[in-house]
Amino acid sequence: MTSGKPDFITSPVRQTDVARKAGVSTATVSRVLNGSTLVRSEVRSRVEAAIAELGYLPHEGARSLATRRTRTLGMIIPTLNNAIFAAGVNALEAEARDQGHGLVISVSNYDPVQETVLIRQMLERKVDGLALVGNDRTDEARDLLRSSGLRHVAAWTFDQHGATADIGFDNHAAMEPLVAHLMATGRRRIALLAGVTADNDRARARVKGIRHYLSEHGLALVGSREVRYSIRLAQAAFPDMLAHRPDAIICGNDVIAYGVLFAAQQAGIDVPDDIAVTGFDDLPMSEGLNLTTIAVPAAEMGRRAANELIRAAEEERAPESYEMQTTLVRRGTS
Amino acid sequence: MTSGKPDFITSPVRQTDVARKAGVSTATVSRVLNGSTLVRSEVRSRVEAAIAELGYLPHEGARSLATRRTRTLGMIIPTLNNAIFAAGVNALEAEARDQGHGLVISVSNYDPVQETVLIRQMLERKVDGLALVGNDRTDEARDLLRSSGLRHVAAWTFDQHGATADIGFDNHAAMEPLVAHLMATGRRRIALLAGVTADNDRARARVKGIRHYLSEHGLALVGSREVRYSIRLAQAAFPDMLAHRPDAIICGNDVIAYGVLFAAQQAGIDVPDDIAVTGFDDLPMSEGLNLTTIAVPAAEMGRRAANELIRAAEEERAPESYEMQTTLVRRGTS
DNA sequence: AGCGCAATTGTATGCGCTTTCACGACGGTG
DNA sequence: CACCGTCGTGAAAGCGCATACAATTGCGCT
Repeated sequence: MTSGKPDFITSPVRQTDVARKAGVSTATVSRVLNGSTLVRSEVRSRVEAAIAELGYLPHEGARSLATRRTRTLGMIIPTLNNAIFAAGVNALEAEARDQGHGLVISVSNYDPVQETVLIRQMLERKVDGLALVGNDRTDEARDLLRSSGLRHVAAWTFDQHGATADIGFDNHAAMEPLVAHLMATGRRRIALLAGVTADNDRARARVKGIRHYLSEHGLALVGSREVRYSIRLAQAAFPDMLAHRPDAIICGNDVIAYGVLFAAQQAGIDVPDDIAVTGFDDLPMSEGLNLTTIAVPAAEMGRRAANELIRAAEEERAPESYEMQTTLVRRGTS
Repeated sequence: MTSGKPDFITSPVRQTDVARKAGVSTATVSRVLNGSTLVRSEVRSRVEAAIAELGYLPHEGARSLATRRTRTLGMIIPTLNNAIFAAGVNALEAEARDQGHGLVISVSNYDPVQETVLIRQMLERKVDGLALVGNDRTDEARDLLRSSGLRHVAAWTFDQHGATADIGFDNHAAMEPLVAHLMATGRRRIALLAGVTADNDRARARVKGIRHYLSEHGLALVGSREVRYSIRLAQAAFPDMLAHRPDAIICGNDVIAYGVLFAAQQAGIDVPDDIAVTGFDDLPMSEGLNLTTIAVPAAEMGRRAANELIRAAEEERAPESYEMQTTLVRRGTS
């Protein structure tokens, strides 16, 4: 490092250099690189030695131009600032990596128009498969996906009759055990503090599910509101909820529930004696806060999405749907 | 969709097709695509019409093979299951996207050997810049980075005299205000529940900082232990901490502090009357839990890392260091 | 000795794009 | 009116790799 020159030579060592050094053709180098069996082991080791000596690194871009496969998966998620999505991405990345694939990720901020732009970029990057969240999409996005033939799956959702390959769970049905549980514990004045439902089919399905199962018990929500995903905003919405005099507040997800919990504590309202509170996601914190919630198989979704996408690409078929289950986790807040 | 055939035709429309349709050469199409000014506006719109009609999407891989730029940044982080890293990635992705760059991300699970493998993959993918966390690395990784000349920055750390471009904060110095605060509030029996320090220069620097500033007050830790990043494990470690009869427990990060808080609550120990508890990161939850902690500029780090990397690539120079500040956030647990 | 075949290796082409260079048209100038 | 510079465009050469196909070799057999 005492040399004055910055050694910014972008690895000028190509397959040709390796070939020359090993006294073979580039075809043979390529064969060694790709584990072809038709290379004499003596030649193979000669090539491997040359590779090591030169510190040769194959150029993935050139490789994928030639093979028409990028060994890369794409994922577009609403946000990473939600632990449940982060967990999904974490698992998807791990699985993709295990299978020798990279992951390019983009965040849509819950905006379908933005998502459409990102889908286009994924198309240009020629990812081998794309994982999306939910099924609320612009027509343009749908067209893009259909006409390009890009293999893709929709996570966090499951629709028996949907057109896409869904890898997730039924958000509507997931609410049934929760409602049943609240009924069984004598709650009758149920209020809902939902997540934003615009452009969010999962949130909408949950709301619909809650109303549906409640009506089966001859009940309706005593109050309902939406808030953006944020502890603070949920906290601020608490007085509104209280105005309906509920004996239970169902929250669209755990983070919203945390906000409600903190607000209730500050307001001197006892949970669960005065009001029951429930969440959705079962984040790690929820155990500590003793929050009744619904556990979501985020890691499993991520793993399976990656796996299915890679498998489908290898077998040159369309990815298939896979349904997962959520489970009610009863804790102290209900 | 009534057609029996799956229309898996991977966009067979190339620049050549657009060129033919518009009655120009591929060179001109390329110029239009890249916003060259030397194209007559009449021709330009003809080309644009052809692009739209054919639904042409440029092949990013081929483009980067020709330009030797991938318009892609890489990031290798220890985990995504830590909200503070997720926030950093989120911001980095947003900034990269704003600048027209993609992001390929990999998770090392705090393993330097794994990280080395990932660095090699990033090298093969020829990312324009790479964001890493911290500076604990294998010699091989260091060699790889040096000899390849890949532009990279180390986030979450800052060392005046370090060899890498650091974009972060001084983990050692960050502890000074915290220790001072505990001193000012009369705490003398300080215990430490640190994160794992192996392969983690940030965690080590924090521990060292705590010991250093404590010794300036003529004190030493009454007890010290490490735990992996997990609420539950931190909870389980609480009795060990208690055995030292501390009047304050400094935790390596907020998540560990949450575990301590929950454990204290279960043990009937009052915070802060019996014991003060502090964290590190200032996650969104910490406000609700009223946790005294140290705020880390995760989003700013992400943004600046992306920005610096892209800027450096454009200007063909080495990325530069940038120091950020942490701030003590005094709340109810101390 | 001559033939056929399998095992290896090399040659050459192309993946889809950018970019250098050459070329033609055109307007202004001396 | 010849000349020159500028602008707009096309032809063609790669970027670094994989791979179809050709070529070579060695071997067993007849």
